[in-house]
Amino acid sequence: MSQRRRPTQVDIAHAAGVSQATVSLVISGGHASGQVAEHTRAAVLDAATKLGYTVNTAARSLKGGRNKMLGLYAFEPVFPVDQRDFYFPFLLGVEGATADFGYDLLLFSSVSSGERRIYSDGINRLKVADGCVLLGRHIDRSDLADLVNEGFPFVFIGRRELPGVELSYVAPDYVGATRDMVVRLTDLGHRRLAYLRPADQQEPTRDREAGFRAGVDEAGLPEQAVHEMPDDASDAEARLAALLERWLADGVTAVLIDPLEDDRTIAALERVAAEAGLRIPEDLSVAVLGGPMPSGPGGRDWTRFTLPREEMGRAAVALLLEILDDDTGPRRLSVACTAVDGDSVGRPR
Amino acid sequence: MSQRRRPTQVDIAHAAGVSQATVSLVISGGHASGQVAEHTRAAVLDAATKLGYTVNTAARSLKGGRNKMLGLYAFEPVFPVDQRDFYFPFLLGVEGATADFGYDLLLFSSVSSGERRIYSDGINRLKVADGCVLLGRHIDRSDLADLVNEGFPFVFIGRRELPGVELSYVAPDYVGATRDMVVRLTDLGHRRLAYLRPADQQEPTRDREAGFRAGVDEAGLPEQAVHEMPDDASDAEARLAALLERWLADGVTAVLIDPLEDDRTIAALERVAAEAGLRIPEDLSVAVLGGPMPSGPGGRDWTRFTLPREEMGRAAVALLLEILDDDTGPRRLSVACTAVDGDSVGRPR
DNA sequence: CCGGCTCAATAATACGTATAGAGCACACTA
DNA sequence: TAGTGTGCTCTATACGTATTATTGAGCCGG
Repeated sequence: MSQRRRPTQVDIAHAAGVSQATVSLVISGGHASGQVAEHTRAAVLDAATKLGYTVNTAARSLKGGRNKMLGLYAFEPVFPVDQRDFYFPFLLGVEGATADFGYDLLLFSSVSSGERRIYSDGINRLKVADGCVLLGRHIDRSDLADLVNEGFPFVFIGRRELPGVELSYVAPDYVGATRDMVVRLTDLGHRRLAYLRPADQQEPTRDREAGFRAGVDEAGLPEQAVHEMPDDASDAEARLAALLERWLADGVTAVLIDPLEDDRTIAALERVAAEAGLRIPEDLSVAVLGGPMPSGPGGRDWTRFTLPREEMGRAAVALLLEILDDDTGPRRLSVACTAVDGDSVGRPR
Repeated sequence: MSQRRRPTQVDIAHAAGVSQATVSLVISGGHASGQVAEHTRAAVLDAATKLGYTVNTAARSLKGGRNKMLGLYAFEPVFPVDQRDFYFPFLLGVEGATADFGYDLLLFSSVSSGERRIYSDGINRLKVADGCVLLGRHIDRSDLADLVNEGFPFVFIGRRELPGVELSYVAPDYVGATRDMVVRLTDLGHRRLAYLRPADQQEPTRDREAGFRAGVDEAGLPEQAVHEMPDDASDAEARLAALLERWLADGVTAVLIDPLEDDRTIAALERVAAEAGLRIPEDLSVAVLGGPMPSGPGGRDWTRFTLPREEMGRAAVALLLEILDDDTGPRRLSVACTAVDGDSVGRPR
């Protein structure tokens, strides 16, 4: 088929009997195109459609212009099944808002091979987009720092801090939500709590723990037990079984769990508790601090809080577009989590 | 924030005391870099790492033509909830394969406002990608024809025909799958069947109907009833109730349904049948010809066939990349559907 | 008749990279 | 010594767009 090269602005200029500069003004000169006479403008557009012109994004972004494209980059794979339930609503929100604003969405997955790093092969693919929404718990700080240094506009979904840098994000109020959960448990009469967190040091993990400590403090309780669960979950069940035994010995009546992005830890806990003959919530109250928790029919309805994930995705896009228009300092947005009653929390025995 | 621009090859050249061309040879001259002396090469690489050089992809692809981007365009919105279950696996497959091949995926959603047309603003946005996967039942034929005329590489998911044009697609074998379903019903003893199809004239609709007629023919039955259900489903239930009554009067014992991309028609039929006191499959066998049919716990497990949707997405990408490498004639792929037993089909009363 | 003004369109240039071809130094051959 | 390679680096240019400065035309008032 006609494999002739794509028509360029020069071709259009030639066809319409004007200069390339004029074509550029008509095609992409948002408000500057008011300088172009109406009949010229029409002639250019006519030639453009006739030749099937499309802007060359590479050239445009080389020059520094806008592509009407936003990017979405995830440090964790968004699509694999086990985490899909968690990340999908973000994608949904980002996609929806992007479309609403007349942009297209570029999913950066080419980098997904091996470790996910923006600069992994030395190049920064992200820049083909006008700006980018970032996502994921296990981020690479140096990549992020480089991104900031380049002045590339991006918004993180989730609170992220970098020493000496202010970056933009839309983040759930994990501190408040976790504190509220603690208060709820203590209101029910629980006095000995346990807290189970992943081993990482990311902000979401730290924020929840901070909320836990704040809640404990507020309730006037002494310091409570905090345990770490390594990311490598090969022996998760054995560890949980050991923890469970210890909790029972220590008189723990309620446990709060930071579930990461999937529900493996929760599922493992449920199995281990069942094996130990423990009923939830009669013998042990369990509160889940976020997570996907689809709570399909048949599954347990965990007492938890949820993130307004789709809205967060939309908000991130809105923030990003604000930054594109006016890059003065970072934009930040904190969103409240929603408490879900569930049936895994009760009064202590 | 240090708004300094990124180092370029010129900067490195300056630092290493060589020319920009030499830097380019070292950095990206795959086999041509053998021409560069070892000590020069080392000096360049040293300067590159020292300055934190990263390739500017925009410039590179401006020079080379390819963007390493594939597009995904859907004539129906992919993300809205009611059809999400149907389209999502395609997206999954397309995204996965795209990533595997080292490409990024551009979701064309900016056009989603109003009617979905590729050329809505006169210019063809799709071309920003190297090629495009198309999706959706209600396509715009003229847009498609224009796309072909431009020589733009694309692959349709689903069989599409254009008069005088050969286009590439990966399509499910609706004819065969539907015929098999008819055979199965007649093998069970059904002699009077009804067929319910959408009102459109798209290939998937026609193919299934063709399969139905083929199966009926093969079973040696006379012509069977075929009914249309308008897309506007405002009075769907009333229509279905009327149809149901008629089927009973005519002695119909089994009905085959082309469900479009959502399960509204099926859900409506189930309600109407229940209201009429009809049990499925005891009083009426129902076979579903495709559709999302998540069959979650609690829902009925419909007798149906399913499309290998994720694989189809992957295959479409593979075909597209073949075309990009070697654009000689259209590529076509037919994939078999998988029969799902389910419990909505039984022997006739 | 000229200076000052506005409106339209253009010429020129820069963005960062890849590559073809030129140039140069040196060694080897006839 | 002239001729022919060979090995390495450089010069020059093209890719397609956005933008700045400039030109030119037309008009008005003095």
